[in-house]
Amino acid sequence: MEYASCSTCLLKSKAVKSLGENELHILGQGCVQTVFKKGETIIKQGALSSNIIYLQTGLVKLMIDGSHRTQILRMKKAPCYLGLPTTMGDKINHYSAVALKKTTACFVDINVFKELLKISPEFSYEIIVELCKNELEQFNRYVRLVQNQIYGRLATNLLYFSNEIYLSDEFKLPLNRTELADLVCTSRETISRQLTELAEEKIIDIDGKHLRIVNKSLLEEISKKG
DNA sequence: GCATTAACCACAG
DNA sequence: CTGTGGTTAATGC
Repeated sequence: MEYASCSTCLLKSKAVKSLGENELHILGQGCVQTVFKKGETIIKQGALSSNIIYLQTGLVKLMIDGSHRTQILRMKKAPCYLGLPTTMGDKINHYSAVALKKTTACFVDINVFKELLKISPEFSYEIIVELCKNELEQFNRYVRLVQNQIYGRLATNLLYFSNEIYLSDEFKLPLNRTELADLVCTSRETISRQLTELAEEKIIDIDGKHLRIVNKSLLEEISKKG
């Protein structure tokens, strides 16, 4: 096994950038980079959690297998940390993370991570900022999920893909219809119907997974109204 | 009542 | 895996 050389790594997080040579050396002792193919599981719900993961490149879905169905908690796009809540919060992972395309991840031993939190305030600060931003996003997503109708929720998520993940009005959906349903909290059939409806209204162009947003302002309107 | 929303089932490409 | 049609239940005028 090769130890990572963190000081020369070009894909450092903002938190890691604040570390000195000495601390980077500590990190390097407990840090391994791994590549995941599309569909591979990076974190498994129910398994023992012993690593903090930094997503360097790629795209991931976080999901929980509930008693009745699967729920996609959110998408996560690199660069970002993965599994902070599930690794620090309990011995066992509460959710799974699955790569939606080729993804590079850096696994950091939990004890090394804790050590860095202790010795570097700047590092800790950046971690807290990321955690807080995530919590706010999740709170807002939760409210939308409960208070908006499906049409609006779907619109919101399509806009999220466009604005936050692909930075383009045209992209290939990373999820199939069932997964979209798990993300939006509805049934596969409803997703199908509403996508064709959005296409009929000339708000989007859809061909399989290829999606182009034609009328963005209207889509934003639908997203806002719920 | 009547309309709307959305889930579940079935079936066909 | 996806789209569509029929049916049904809940909810709101």
